[in-house]
Amino acid sequence: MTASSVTSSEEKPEFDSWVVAVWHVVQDIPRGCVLTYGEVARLAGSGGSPRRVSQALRQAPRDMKLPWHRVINSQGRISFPVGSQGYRQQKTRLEKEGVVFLNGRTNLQRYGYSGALDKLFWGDSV
DNA sequence: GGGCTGACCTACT
DNA sequence: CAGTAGGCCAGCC
Repeated sequence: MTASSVTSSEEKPEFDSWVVAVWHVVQDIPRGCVLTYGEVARLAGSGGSPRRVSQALRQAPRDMKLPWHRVINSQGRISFPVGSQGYRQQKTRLEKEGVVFLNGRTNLQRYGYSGALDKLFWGDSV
């Protein structure tokens, strides 16, 4: 092991814990809902950036079956190149969960967390 | 040490 | 709505 990993054995609890927090947040996303990278980064805690969320999702093992497809960018669009494997899979999985795509775009106001709350208050008419 | 890249974000033009 | 600019953090050369 390197000296840097022991420099402060009990000072900073933030090693990869932030990445783990990201996984937890993503795992807690209800079915049929989506979350943006920025929101995930915020829910995971400070010290993280949306950019790290993407890397965390990429490094996440498949054993945990992380619902990475419920994470999209702030534009409500899939962050994969259109037509790519990831794009198709994410779109298919989301549609399977009830998320509707309009012109390759989702309604964050509806499928986001706040949107979910609105759904509980207003029903499907929104 | 510097420089570039990446499943990004916000704000402004 | 599209394009640009600045910021963000980790990994690789």
